[in-house]
Amino acid sequence: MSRKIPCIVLLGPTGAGKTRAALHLARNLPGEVVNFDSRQVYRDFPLITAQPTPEERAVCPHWLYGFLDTEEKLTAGGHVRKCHPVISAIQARGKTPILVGGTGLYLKALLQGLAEVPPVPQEVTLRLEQDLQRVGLAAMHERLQQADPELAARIHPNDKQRTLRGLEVYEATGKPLSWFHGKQEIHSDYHALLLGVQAALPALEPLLAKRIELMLEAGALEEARTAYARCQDPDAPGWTGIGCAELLAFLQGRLSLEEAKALWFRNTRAYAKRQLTWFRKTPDVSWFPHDDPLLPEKMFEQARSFLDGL
RNA sequence: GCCGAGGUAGCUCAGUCGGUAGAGCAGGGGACUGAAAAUCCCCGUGUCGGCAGUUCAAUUCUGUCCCUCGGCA
Repeated sequence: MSRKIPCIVLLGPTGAGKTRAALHLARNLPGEVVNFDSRQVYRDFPLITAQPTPEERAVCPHWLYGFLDTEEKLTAGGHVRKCHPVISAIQARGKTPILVGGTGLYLKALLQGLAEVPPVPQEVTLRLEQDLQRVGLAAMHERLQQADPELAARIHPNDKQRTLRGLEVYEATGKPLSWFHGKQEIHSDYHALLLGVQAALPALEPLLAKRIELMLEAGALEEARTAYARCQDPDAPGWTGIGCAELLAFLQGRLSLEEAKALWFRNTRAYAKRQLTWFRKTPDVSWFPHDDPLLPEKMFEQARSFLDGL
């Protein structure tokens, strides 16, 4: 019907069991797994970010896991650019790409594309950060109102991140970010079947708490120590992940282990909640209850008929 | 036992020169186009420790009791 690449997407909140289902699909379709999680890309935190284990990775090729240094930053656009060749290559090998992850923006960017905004030079970003320190966020938002009224109307004056993003695009290109958004054509290189692992927050809680204990037993603290030996900057992108930040605070004596664990749990839980909010409005997802023991088989069945029907 | 400081939202605390109270965090809901495990928005009735007294009116002043934390014994 089209030249779009067929692929299976596995989405859902953290800790709901996406990996298990992904491996079943990979074995039987057969397929290869591609990550769309913004944190599982960090090399120094395989355990804390819950990347697939070496045993799990042995089942089939896994892509875009654990390749980034702690100091490095990945962006939605950067991730999409890395994904395209990986997915094409999987198709060329006659396998089915299985996209697995929890970062809603990355998935959206992958499936719908992003506006084609030229890269912003770092000095522009740095200068705006300095301006912010000098004049305050309210003044920066007013500046955005001049530069890009349409965008400013959509961005809350307290939203530092989006206000600065709007300004940096304007400063770097001379055009409003909303202009780039407006001229973007929504198109997709992929024909995707979206399979969601569904889990309500109360059901997820005990699983998330348990997972933290398991991570610590498996050596999460040692992982953090080793990472700390390589990178001491607590503001480095890799350290800002949930679990990483709390363990770092413990290693630096800012929190007791009990406090760190409690905070780690709360942050994980809040994150899962945000994921649920995001994925809830994602269209065309087939949802499967996370506690169904036959979840992998049922997902496989649906994936099979999706692929056969093309 | 004595002296001091406290007992206010699930937690940490602010406040009311007497007119029944509000922040942060937690929690709930939501947004989301290159930092997204990020960033941000909306949602606050709680015997203001108990009892008594003064007062038109007490969470606020007074007395007393209970509890917590320091210090001295």
